[in-house]
Amino acid sequence: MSSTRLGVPLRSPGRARLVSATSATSSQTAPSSPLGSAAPAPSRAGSGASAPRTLHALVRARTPDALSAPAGSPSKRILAPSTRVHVLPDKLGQAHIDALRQLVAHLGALNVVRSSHTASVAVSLDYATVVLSEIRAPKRAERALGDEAESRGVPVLHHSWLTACLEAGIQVPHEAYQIYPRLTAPAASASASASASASALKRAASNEPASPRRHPEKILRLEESGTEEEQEQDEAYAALRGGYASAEEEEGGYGSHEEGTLPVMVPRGIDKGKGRALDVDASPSRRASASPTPPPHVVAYEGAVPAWQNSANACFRPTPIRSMFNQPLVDELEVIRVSRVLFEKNGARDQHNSAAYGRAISAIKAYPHPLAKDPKKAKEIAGVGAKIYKAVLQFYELGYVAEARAIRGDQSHAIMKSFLDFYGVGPAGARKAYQQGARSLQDLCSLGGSYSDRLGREECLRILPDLLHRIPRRECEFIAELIHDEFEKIHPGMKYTICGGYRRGKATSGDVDVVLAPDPEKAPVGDLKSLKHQTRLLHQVLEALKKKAVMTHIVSVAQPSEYYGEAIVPHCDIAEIVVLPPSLPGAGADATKRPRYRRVDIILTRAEVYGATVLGWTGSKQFEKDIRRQARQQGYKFHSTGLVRLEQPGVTLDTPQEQDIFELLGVPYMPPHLRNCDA
DNA sequence: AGGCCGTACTG
DNA sequence: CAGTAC
DNA sequence: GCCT
Repeated sequence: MSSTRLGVPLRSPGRARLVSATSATSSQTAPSSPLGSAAPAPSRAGSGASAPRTLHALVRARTPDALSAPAGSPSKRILAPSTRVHVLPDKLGQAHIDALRQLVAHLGALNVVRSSHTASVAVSLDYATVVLSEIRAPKRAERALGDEAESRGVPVLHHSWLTACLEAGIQVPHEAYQIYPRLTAPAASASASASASASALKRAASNEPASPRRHPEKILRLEESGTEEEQEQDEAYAALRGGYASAEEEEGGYGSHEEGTLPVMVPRGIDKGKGRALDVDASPSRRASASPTPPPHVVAYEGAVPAWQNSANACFRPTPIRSMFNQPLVDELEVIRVSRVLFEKNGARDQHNSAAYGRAISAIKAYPHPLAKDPKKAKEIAGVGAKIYKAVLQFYELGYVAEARAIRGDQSHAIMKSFLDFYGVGPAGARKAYQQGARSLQDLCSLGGSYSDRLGREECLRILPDLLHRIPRRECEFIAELIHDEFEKIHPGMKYTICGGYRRGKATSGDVDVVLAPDPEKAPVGDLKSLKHQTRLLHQVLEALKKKAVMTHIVSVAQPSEYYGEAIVPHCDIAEIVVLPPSLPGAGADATKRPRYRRVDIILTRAEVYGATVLGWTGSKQFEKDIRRQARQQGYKFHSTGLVRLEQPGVTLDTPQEQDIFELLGVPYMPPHLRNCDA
């Protein structure tokens, strides 16, 4: 079973706390280290805004290498917050060491320092991502590091790497500064990296993935989608429904051409025939009878597609599942974004840093030309500023972004990232668990992470690995029908739409989002009399699902407020549950394969706001953020239970269809398949 | 210089 | 209130 | 980090 992947062999947790990391930022609070316990911040020389200048003076005065800081000294971070630097004291005076450490902090990285005399260098190396030294001879560096150095794979760089980063305004590759391990290619001096990166460059230009096949990110992760297993299961559901071709690769892009109206490939599998071409929602259900093998879910979209525009708002730009032109770059920047998420602290300005990457990534993803042809064009894209522009240039120059490459080589990052995939674990939880020594799901559950408090460790280990598996479209449909059927039994005349990634056309989904409401067309009389009725209906359905052993867990049932001031506003009832779908009749003999636990969100809403709810639950995240920003700008507040004018917050506008909201907000209708604005 | 989606639950 | 989810 |  795939969960074994989680049992990654890792060193025994434990000695972590020997090391303390300190960090001082150019101003304000010294963030506590994500790894190791926070040490008291060192006395900051020159507090407040004058810090950088003081630093430069300091460094210039005490460093042999001249520090020719460009006129505009960088106020933003240059090294990733995930960069952890250990300065080798050998041959460096204390003053010089201090200056280097200050520079490290100024650039936004962490210093790793030994907390006691007894701690060995090797312990520090465990936490450092780079070691800096004045030493230039590999042999000497090796001696200084000790035996374990090699196994750790932490490179020793000459400290001029730091100033090089400062000058470039972006993290630069290690190669030209690397002393140990000695690079096989004659790359010891500045001009070297060019030849080494030739092949990488070719990759970038040809839009191939920039990351080496076996980067550590994969250690704890399951495949993105379309594992053989899942494809197979997809087939099983297809068989159940009367024979489908196998799911396409995730896709949905522009055809090959310029902006304008684009013949877009979009998923189908959802068009039940009642309603207009644009109305792609609704029940996939009764289609199994359409006998001659129905086509795969990707078909030509017939409606008009908004033209690309250089907007800072993702909701104005058509964004397919994968960029046809710049996906490798998108993937590269996403690595950086995730690392920023992992290191963001609430309250600090960090949280907006990852968001900025998210917007830039989204903008690049939607950009309808290959940047490889002309990287300079990137600076004209709204959402791409000075810093990310530099990263783009670096990507096409070298074939990778130095910071992203460094992050990929960082085990701790890979592990913490994998923790984020578990329900209830966010950045803080992932950091904390890692810091406490957790390296696997088992560790995480033992420490009380994810929902192990509620479920208990064993139960967690039984359920959570299943939830990592993505859900094929057929099974999404199967589960949604199951749920819809229960609603019909209690309250006939309900319509539903499977939202989330499914509706955006993805081949597989992380969970199933089912939005339901009474359908006025089917059963005008069957409308829910009051909000109380609505809530009761949901609970009745949950009860029924539990009785049938389809639902195994209730993660939470939201009880949204009914009042806004004095006004009663419509609300959604939301149930987050875990289901274990019955094994498929169609999959018959193949009963060896047990079904998997699946996360399902049931959203019960009302016909008057059905459009808002469906829009709100279709995503992507970036699309949601940006359509809300747009709403604000237009004097509205939008959320999934409705659209209201800021002046009359008590009055929810009728938005039975998604189109209603687009119109009111002045946004061209974007078909769901072009709302894939996240990397 | 100020803002960055909006709401709800858990501990 | 911090953290997390959707 | 980027936009207004």
